Amino acid sequence: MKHMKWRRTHYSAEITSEMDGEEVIVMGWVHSIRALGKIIFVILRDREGFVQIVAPKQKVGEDLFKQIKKLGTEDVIAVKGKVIANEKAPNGFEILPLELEVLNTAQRPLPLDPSEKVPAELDTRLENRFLDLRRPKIQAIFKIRSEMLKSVRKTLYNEGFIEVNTPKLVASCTEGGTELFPISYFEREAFLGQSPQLYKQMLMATGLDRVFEIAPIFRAEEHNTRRHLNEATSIDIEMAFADDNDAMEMLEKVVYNAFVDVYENRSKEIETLGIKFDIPPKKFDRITYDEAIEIANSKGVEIVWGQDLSREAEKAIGEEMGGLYFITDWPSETRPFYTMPKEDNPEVCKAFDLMYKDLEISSGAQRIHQYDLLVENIKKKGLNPDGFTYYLEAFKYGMPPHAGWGLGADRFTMVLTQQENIRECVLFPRDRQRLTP
RNA sequence: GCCCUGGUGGUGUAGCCCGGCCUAUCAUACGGGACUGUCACUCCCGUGACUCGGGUUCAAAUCCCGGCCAGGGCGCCA
Repeated sequence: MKHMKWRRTHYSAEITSEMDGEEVIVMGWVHSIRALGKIIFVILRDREGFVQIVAPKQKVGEDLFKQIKKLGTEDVIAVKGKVIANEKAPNGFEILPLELEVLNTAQRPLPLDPSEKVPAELDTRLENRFLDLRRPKIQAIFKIRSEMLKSVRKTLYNEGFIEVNTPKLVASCTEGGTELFPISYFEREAFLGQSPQLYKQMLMATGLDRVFEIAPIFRAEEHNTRRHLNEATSIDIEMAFADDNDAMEMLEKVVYNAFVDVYENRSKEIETLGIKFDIPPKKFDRITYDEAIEIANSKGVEIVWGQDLSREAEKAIGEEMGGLYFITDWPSETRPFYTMPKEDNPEVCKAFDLMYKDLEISSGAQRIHQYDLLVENIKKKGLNPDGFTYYLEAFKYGMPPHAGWGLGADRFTMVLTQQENIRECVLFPRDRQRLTP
């Protein structure tokens, strides 16, 4: 409507009944209005919670009373008022308004109900995501996601990692594997990056030693599941002078610390979500691919050695293992060309997946650092080394042994917030059909 | 991409199997009114919908075919 006269002095959650008599300015949305004749109760919602504004006609005066009576749900308001301790009010206090400023009004009816009296379907919610995100339960997911990202950064900085940014506009399309999104790059064709893999490996040849990147990855697969998106956020690390075991230990630290930080700093959001939140052990169980197959077989799920695990197999194994666990020692043929084979048996490689029940949340490996072996492996996968020239050059002039992993930020958020659909954990998800909002 | 299920006011639903008393249920939201302690306030009045295209039939929200979209499952997924 007009420019703001005031600035917020307190979020709703910062006010207590001990502040009785104090003057405060709160700002937020009209969550609900209960008008009963000569007294009106307005629940104001802001990022941190709710606060009740009470307006008895006698005390607030004719004009202010009229102004409050005209308010509608989801109007944006600023209220200057006095904190009143009152046992009848929610949380033991309420605000008696002295002055009200309507900062903006909301059209009605709303496309969905932020007060959650009537549920809305996921599709409706995503179509109106800004309104959906006004709901405390939905905000809780993203506050936890933020806490997780903060924690991951903290752990990695503490462990001597350097945060980097690699290109998302890439030229290569010769790698095989996942489909890429083609884009036009002036007179040439280019692609959106599907992984920072090759770049973070090249950085191992620079002496930066430990790098990480938290960035989007793009995959043009027409998948249609609860755990895939076409744009995802990947937490990627690469560490030099390290092997697969070092990488797994780093992953344990990162994941464990994130659980602890979310538990300690976001207890309110955990409660809002109504989930049971358990901190995992510091060390996660480890089983080999062969052992995983045995578990699947014992539950009647057949897998041929050398194949990736089917959903059915993942579910069977997840049911047996529960929680977080590694699957190690994968057949080399199931893994990308840069994965280091085992010295004693090159049919098996130094790769690992980190699973949460039946959901893969991270995969990593020790990488090949020898030029000749790498070229040989590229050929073995049916790829052309000429397409990797820029990458292979980095292996010619002193590449240290190295290892790393990629952890899906969206999937990790699913685990932390116990969501069943990855779309719940992304603000504006991009899937096969959704390109807006 | 395949399979299953579904699409009814702003939102969420009942009705569909077994076509016709559907002038389509209920809740909530929304508009108007009454009410001084609500907290899913209560009460009264009102507005508002059958996914699209084709077919069967005297008659279609309801049966059939196709499209689009959604949810779930699978596949795909360095």
